[in-house]
Amino acid sequence: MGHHCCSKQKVKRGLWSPEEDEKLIRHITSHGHGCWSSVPKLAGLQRCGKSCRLRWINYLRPDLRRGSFTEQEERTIIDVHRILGNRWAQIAKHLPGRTDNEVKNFWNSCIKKKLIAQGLDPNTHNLLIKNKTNNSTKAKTHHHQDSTSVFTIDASTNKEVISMDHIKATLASFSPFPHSNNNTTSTTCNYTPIVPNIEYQNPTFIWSDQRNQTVTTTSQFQTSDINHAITQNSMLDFASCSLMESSTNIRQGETEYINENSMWHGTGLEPTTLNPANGTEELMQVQQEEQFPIQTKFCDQEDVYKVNHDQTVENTFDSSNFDFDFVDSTLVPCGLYTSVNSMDQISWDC
DNA sequence: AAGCTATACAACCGCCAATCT
DNA sequence: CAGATTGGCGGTTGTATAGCT
Repeated sequence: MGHHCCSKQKVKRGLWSPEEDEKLIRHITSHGHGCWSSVPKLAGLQRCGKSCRLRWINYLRPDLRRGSFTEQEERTIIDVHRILGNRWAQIAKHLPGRTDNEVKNFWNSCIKKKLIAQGLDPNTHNLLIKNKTNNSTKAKTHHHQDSTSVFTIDASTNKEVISMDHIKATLASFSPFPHSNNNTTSTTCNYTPIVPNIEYQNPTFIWSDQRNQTVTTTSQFQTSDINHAITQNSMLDFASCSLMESSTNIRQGETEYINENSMWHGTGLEPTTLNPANGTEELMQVQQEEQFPIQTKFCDQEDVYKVNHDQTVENTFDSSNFDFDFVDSTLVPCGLYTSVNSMDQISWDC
């Protein structure tokens, strides 16, 4: 069954001949492609416009980079895939000269197998054993309106909102404290991670639990990803109610890194309080009633959040730079998804 | 050398959203 | 405003080729 543009005409299918390639190249280099549906006729090809477009984009474009993928490219694909999932077009944007089709093929034929061989789920980048227990149904969740998503759309405000319940439920599962609905505290918490002595190995980096050890990925991110990375840190730190300003290893104008350490601030949390007298951290008494911080600041460069529990709070992100899919796809693999029951929400314009 | 299998990758299919008429 | 068209995307299939028996 053909596409709309070629359903009425007799079109050739299958591999392109060198003659066809030449016709297409000659036409596009001299006239541009314009409307793709008119290209076959103008170029003298018995192909549909869609086929011409695909051939040009995936094979004939002069700025394409042919040949095998380098190790650096492979690392980049894995790193970005971990964040974005199967969004091949987005991933390909991080690899100049590579097409989404090429990246997709490389992933399916090569990287996927490597990850599986290393005991990692290629969808979630988690250990396969762990994933089995969690069931893989959420592995491919990258659409923020998915039923498993932490995000919902507030019909009255048309705002995309994240349920505080999601975060609380997640924290409750991690936190050593019993959950409380008492919201009256003004204590500012700073959770310090205490995690078991386990290393999660991944082809491109090692997530280490050892405190004070900086482990970064080595893939290069484009400027647009700075916001992503900041968001990632913000959301994860938010989830753990921490003030981990230092968790972001991102510098504009240089090679940017995502500090995967911040991921760990959502697990195995040991709460500390900030002593206002001397500014030092003090370990909270475990038997003390657990409180969610009524005021928690998140300092990511110029983005500062003030979160009041049980209130809707708007952040200061430029919405045009905020990638909800990204956040969702980041939170979901981190286990930040629970049933949808949003009483407490953080929301922002979308 | 022939047949079979695995692999890589080019191309197609179907869907969706944006745009056009 | 509705239907048609188009461009873009991800999933899947088809095919050439290399490697093995």
